[in-house]
Amino acid sequence: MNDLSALPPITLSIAAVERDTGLSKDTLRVWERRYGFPQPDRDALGERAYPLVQVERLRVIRRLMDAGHRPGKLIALPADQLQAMASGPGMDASRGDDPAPEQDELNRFLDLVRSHRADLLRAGLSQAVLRMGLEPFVIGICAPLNRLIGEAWTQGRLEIFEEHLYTESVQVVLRNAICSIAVSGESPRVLLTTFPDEMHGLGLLMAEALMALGGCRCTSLGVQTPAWDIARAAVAQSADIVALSFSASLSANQVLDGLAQLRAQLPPTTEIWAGGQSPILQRRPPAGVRVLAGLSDIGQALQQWRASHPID
Amino acid sequence: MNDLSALPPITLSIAAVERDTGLSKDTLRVWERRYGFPQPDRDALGERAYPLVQVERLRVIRRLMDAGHRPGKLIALPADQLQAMASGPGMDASRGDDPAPEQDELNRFLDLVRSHRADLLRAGLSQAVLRMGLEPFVIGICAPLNRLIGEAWTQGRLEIFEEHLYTESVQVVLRNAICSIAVSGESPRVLLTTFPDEMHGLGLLMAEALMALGGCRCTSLGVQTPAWDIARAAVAQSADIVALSFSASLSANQVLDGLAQLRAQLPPTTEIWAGGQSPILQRRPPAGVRVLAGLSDIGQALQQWRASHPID
DNA sequence: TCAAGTATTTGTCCTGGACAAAATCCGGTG
DNA sequence: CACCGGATTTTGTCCAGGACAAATACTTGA
Repeated sequence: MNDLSALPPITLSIAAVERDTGLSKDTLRVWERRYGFPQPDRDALGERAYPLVQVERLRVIRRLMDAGHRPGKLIALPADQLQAMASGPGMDASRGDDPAPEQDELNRFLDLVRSHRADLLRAGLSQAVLRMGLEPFVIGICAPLNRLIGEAWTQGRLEIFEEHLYTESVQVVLRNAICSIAVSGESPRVLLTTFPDEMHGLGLLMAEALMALGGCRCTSLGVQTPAWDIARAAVAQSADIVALSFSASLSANQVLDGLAQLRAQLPPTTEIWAGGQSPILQRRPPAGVRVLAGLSDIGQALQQWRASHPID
Repeated sequence: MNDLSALPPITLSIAAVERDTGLSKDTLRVWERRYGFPQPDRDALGERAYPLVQVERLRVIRRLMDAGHRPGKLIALPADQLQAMASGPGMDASRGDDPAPEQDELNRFLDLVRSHRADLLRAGLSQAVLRMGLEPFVIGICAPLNRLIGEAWTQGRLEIFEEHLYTESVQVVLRNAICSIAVSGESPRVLLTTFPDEMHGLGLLMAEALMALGGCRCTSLGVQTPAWDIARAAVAQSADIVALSFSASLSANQVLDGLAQLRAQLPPTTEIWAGGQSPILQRRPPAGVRVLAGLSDIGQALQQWRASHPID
């Protein structure tokens, strides 16, 4: 293949670029054919050899695509303008939800992430949980912080590993908190998970925390469960509610098809609750699914469920 | 779209098969051309549609290949003989680790998974940790149980959601245990993570548990960190050791290229430790990387590291 | 028994064509 | 003006079948 080990590689193979950028080999080749970029050198064997500078640019393009831009436009742009966009403001449509009196605190946490103080971050978060209580923490700190981190990442102000560090820390804190909730309630039984290709599990964890607090009997399957298997699991556990979390990364069809399939396979008495950042949920809410606009709706939804399901 | 959307799909697309078997699209196509298997149907569009039976068989073949067999031979074999090999002895290179006096206990846990008693499973695991201590638990229960579950899954004796249920439960127990280890040690600093496309995080968590026990200062990035970002993180944290976990799902090239790239980007004083089920690690250990054959090697490796790095 | 050379097996890459799903644009209607 | 259905562009994935080097198995001679 190529001896990357001997020298710092000046070029990468197409497989390596696929790995590094997340763009498939097919996509890389078709971009080259259509747009003339990237335009890799060829090694002695005639295989593509991507210079680092092109890979770097591909990474930037990929980032902007994740934020909603289209590749055709981006590739036509000159390098400096790309950079400007990548670090520019207002990339996502996050509306000013709360005037955030905790803005200071959020920024403190963000700074901890940026300076890689995972230990301090974790300690700070745990402390916040104890100080405010879990529910206000999840709604007032965790969720806004997620958004802040996401924004910083799409703007290139945060490295991937810093985002990983953050995710890991929050996860530990939340899991810990969930564990320490006494298993009081017995109903409703809630099954939590996400669809395949969904990479983000924090939303799920936040939902689990709130539902556990609300006295639910929660079972989480973690991320990436195929719809068919979710249905099997729900039946096996005789779940009252199947709760699904969606980030913006899933395509509209994946969301809608999956929900339709799930709805068809579940007994009608089992409710489906869907929440998360995916815009399609608001725009075209699927039939037979309860869409929760935000984490703060969970409490109310639970109340309603309980009202219509008197304890047998 | 299609009227079948309500039913579990009886066939899978080539991309789905790639995901499920770990065999690349190219490989699947070239096998079909050369050996006549798999021989997928074609959908209305002329695209390959793999029946579940064939995918199942591909999984078995993949598994036997990981154990050292060659695809050409395996594909020629009749179905029953394949099955016999797969469940036959000597499949996994189970070194004489333990003659398994805990076999009973393992089977009890497996039964809990099969009967979906997540609560009992979790309780049982926690109890085992307390009874045996974390290290014996990880090495004697957790790792063998993982293998058992994996085997059951590849042989179709376990549903996907049951595997998810198991993973989630173990994760909770391990994370909990890790949290409660007092942060005593300061060196070495260890950065833990996995390469992209690596779905399995349990190996990582087990390693983290043992290293934390061994007095390391652990930082985990979770799963799926690109090599380039691992290097950045290691430098930022001034890590002494980068520990990577590999399941069998990654292709040989992903493993080797990634490790080579990482090695090239890390300062020479930073060690790379690689462990996990990926067979390529044993067969062709990459230069500049310390390969750990099993979890039980971690302790010894740490001792050696400490011996050659007297406290400054 | 082992070493070195030859043959076979196997995975990945290549080109260039095709097409549907998604996104965007556009004209008409309430 | 807002909104909706259809036409149009954009974009990713799939396909076929050829090529070749790296890995592995086999053969031969000492």
